[in-house]
Amino acid sequence: MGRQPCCEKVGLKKGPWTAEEDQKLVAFLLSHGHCCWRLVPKLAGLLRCGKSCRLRWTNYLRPDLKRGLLSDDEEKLVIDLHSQLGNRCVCVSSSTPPLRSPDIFLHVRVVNSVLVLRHRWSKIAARLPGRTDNEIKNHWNTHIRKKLKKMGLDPVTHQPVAASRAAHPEDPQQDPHCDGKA
DNA sequence: AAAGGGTTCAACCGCGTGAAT
DNA sequence: AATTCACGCGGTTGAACCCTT
Repeated sequence: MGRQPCCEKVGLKKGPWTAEEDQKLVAFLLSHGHCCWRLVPKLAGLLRCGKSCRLRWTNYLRPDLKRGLLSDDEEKLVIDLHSQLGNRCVCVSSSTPPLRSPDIFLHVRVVNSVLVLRHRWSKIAARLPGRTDNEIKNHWNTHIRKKLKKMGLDPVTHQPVAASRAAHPEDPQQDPHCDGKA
């Protein structure tokens, strides 16, 4: 018995939101709040799934959101928190002791005797008022990652590339469970 | 001006988690 | 204890935009 879809997909609209849809969603949420995302599209008169509504609201329509590029201070904070909160895929032998406090890594899986530690973009976003996890994740992937590489730092370990390679001779890019993207 | 490649970011998908039953 | 379900998260995708040739 598989997991059921989060919503009836038949007849639902996908893709970019229109101004009219935005308006409907904002009007509904500002006056009613959201008790259950599954019901929001139905009650707001939208042909979207609840998940899509939640994403649109949290990433784009929330009135407390800041728009535009991250400031230098925000960027520094993101880099700092990124180094503290771990990486999407720091591969550590399960026989080695945890490198950091275990409560930091909420998403830990063991795959082939290797601990796979997932990033917590939401935790980082929580420290940056008005910013969303999606926004920070995108900014990291498009700007900060390049910046760190240019500075000779490994965006995964935050160590100088040479030192990082010496410390982790097994190239994580070889590991199918690791972030193998260039 | 146009083609092609690169970049950005909004939106989607699949899965983990925890509450409810 | 097992199952079901909604929510939230992180990774990925793809269309639009930008830049270079």
